[in-house]
Amino acid sequence: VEGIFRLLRERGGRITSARRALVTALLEADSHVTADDLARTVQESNPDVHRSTIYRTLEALERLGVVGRVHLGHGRAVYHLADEVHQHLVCDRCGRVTEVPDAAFDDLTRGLRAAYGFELLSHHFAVLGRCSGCV
Amino acid sequence: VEGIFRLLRERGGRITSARRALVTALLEADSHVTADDLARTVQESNPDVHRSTIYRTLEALERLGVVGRVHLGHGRAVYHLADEVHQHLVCDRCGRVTEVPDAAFDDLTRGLRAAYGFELLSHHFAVLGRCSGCV
DNA sequence: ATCTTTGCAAACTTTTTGCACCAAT
DNA sequence: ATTGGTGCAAAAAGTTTGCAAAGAT
Repeated sequence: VEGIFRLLRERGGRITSARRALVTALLEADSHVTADDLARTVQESNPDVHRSTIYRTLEALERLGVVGRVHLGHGRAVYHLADEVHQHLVCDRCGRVTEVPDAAFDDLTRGLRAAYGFELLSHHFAVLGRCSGCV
Repeated sequence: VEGIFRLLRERGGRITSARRALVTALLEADSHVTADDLARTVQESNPDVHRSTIYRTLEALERLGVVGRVHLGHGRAVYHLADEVHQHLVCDRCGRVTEVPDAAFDDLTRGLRAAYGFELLSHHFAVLGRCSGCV
């Protein structure tokens, strides 16, 4: 929380009310929120904050490694705090999103490293399939 | 090849020169091509084929299960024939795309099925990381 | 005082859609 | 004769950018 602001300041960034509101919104959000979700939340307290500011701030936070950007489908990107390490299983049929701890991917990580020298960083994209309710 | 056309006809679809050219382009393409790539290829032989026709035909082929749509990054979608079952490892740094046989994901598939009842269908999204050249 | 961030508007990229016409079956 | 496909133009959706003014340090 304050760590984020400290990080921003250290890099010559400034703490504005828009940024404060955005970080708060990110902390309050239950994972995967779209830029639009965030814009709406921020605008509840700071009505004048423009969508472009949301995008620019998210970009800045992404550069700091504080937030991650993920694609859960064929539409908008979603953002999440970078310390929430988990994967998203998205149901093809009903759209339900299941969060899975990163550990479920450990074997895959090891396998790709061994076979391809590929170091799996983060899954910026969702894993598609059918959830238990949709068979 | 002809199977695709048969499938299309069976479902009341029609075989047009635009569709013939698009299917040919898909067959000749080396995996992941964007709608734009396909449009350009098709237009070499059929200059009047409009982008919207490309999109609509790809959508029709996707519904038939003949082509798949994948996101390899934060931009455009790419299309591929559905029988090419493989994953894409995309390098975070240099953008290099490594194709990996689906079998590399078998363990993951089994794990998600056991733990979450989630039936992994196809990975419509790329796996991000660092390739062997970028450490 | 300096340099970053903001709001606005406008551009941009990729994809979708309404419509009248054309064409495959 | 049907019904589905096409070109066109225009809209939609999501994101980015140039600029001058406002704000944080």
